[in-house]
Amino acid sequence: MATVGEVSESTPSWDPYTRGCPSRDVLDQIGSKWAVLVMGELGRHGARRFTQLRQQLGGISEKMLTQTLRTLERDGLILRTVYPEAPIRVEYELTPLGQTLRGPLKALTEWSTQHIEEVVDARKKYDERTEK
Amino acid sequence: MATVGEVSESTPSWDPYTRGCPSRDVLDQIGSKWAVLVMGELGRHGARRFTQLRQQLGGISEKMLTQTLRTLERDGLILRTVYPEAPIRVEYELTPLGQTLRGPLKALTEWSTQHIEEVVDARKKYDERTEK
DNA sequence: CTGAATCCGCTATGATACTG
DNA sequence: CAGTATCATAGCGGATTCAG
Repeated sequence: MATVGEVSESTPSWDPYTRGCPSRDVLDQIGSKWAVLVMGELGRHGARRFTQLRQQLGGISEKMLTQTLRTLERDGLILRTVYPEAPIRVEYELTPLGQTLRGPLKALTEWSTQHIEEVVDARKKYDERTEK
Repeated sequence: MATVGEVSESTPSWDPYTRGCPSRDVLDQIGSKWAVLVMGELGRHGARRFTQLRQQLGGISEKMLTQTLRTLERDGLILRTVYPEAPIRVEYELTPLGQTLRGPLKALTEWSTQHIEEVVDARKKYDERTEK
């Protein structure tokens, strides 16, 4: 994911859309496959545990889940709480900042569900038109 | 990018959020780095040519640009028009369907610009808290 | 239970050269 | 100009193993 925002006609020597633009990094991250799913899951429910997420996300490896959670935590989007019980329990939930992202994310996913048929249709036509 | 939409508590055996769900494919694509930039560029201007895009996107390789454009075209989001002049001219522009995506995309990118400082700040604190 | 660490194949991406 | 073809490479992401 990356910024779609305003880019001036006069492209600056330091292009804000390639490297070095922070907002690009963020969107690349939250736009990644698992990050969206994790955010979505934590958005719908209040707090989830590691294994709980792992199961409900269906198919994510421990490595990727950990990696995704760490990055989101670092970005201040989710909160990680450790309960030193036995066995240990760790819960993840959206931070206030993370909450503000729910809207934009929802807009995009709703678009996908609303227009998916048109896209599938377009693909079909494109393929027919092409592969012969 | 992936669907953040409604997932039921009772995860079905065929998990709509992993593989096989069309809307996931779409979001993964339009959420990709270059796709967002291309859509943004074509959204702000009416129509752009290949080289024009290549320059304004700053740093994209010909291969990636072609690939991105092809996929977006296949998904029915952009229109590709060839003018058989000499030298040849090809223009790309958003389709009506592509236009409907501008809003959601804008919401996300605006979020990133509005909250980028909080994120950067969170990262800084996380790093300080961690690396020692 | 939660996750860190490691190995590793595969794909995505980029640089380059070539074509219509 | 607008690509295609080829090759090289980094890093994603998965499987497995180990640890607190």
